[in-house]
Amino acid sequence: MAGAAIPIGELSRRTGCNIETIRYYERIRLLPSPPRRGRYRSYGAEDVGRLAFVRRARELGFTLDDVRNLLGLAAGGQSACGEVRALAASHLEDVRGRIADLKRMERVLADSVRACDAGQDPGCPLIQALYAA
Amino acid sequence: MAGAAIPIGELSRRTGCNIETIRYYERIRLLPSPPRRGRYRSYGAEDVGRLAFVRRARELGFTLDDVRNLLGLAAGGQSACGEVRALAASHLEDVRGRIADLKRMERVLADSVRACDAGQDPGCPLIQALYAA
DNA sequence: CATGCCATCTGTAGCGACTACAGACTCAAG
DNA sequence: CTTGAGTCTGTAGTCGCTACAGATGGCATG
Repeated sequence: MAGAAIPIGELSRRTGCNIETIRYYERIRLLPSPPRRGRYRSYGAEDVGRLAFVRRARELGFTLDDVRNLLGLAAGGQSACGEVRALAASHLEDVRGRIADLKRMERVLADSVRACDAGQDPGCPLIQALYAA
Repeated sequence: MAGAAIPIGELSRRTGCNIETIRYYERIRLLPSPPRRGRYRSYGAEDVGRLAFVRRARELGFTLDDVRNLLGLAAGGQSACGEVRALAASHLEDVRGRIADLKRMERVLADSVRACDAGQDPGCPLIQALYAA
């Protein structure tokens, strides 16, 4: 019932997480230091689960600090749901803000490119847009 | 007709660009080193224009490398419009990609928060979502 | 003339989240 | 015995700033 003694390369393959990144996570204590077989790190099944969790949280745009909290809350059990919700809600706000920012950029860029294709203006429309806000 | 001998603090105020950032831009040779009055940098009107240009390009999400190119192209004249267009179009692609990424995140996060508010699930829906992709 | 204050100067180090080496070592297969 | 793959540590680089520390300059007030 002990872990399957997974080496780091295998963990990397199973989670899609770069080997260097795994070691980086260990260094900053986001992940626990696994036991060693000789000088090699030896992981178990729950390490695969935990790292996959981290990866997914990262894909949702949580910072590593958020992830650290989420890991703690996930370990804590169902009582933590409220805190998790708060974390997610605040992060959702953040994501929406960034979407709004990017959409503003998109609009200006698309307008400029379109103006450029129309080719009416004397100068380059994008350069113009940048010179006069 | 020479420049108005604008000190860096004034340039900062006029462009909304941090003083440290201005010096940083100079250090990485994004902006030219201005002449000195004694040991103080002394800017002219066209420096205000150039820095404002840089700021706007940054607000549109161009990298500093892109900005460097844009500055060159802007100085080059109308012949560069095609290249500017290409730069902008490729950057627009990038921005759209990032919007798509963020929208994926937004959807998952919003779903989780909603599931949390519904409060039907046994465990925390977000934690669940992170454990099983 | 002394004092204080503001602006400016240089140089360096920190952020977040990796990524990319260099150079050493271990181990199993052929 | 050699070869190749995997792993190890440690350090430095990326991007775009931002935040100091500590020195210096010039001006106004007492």
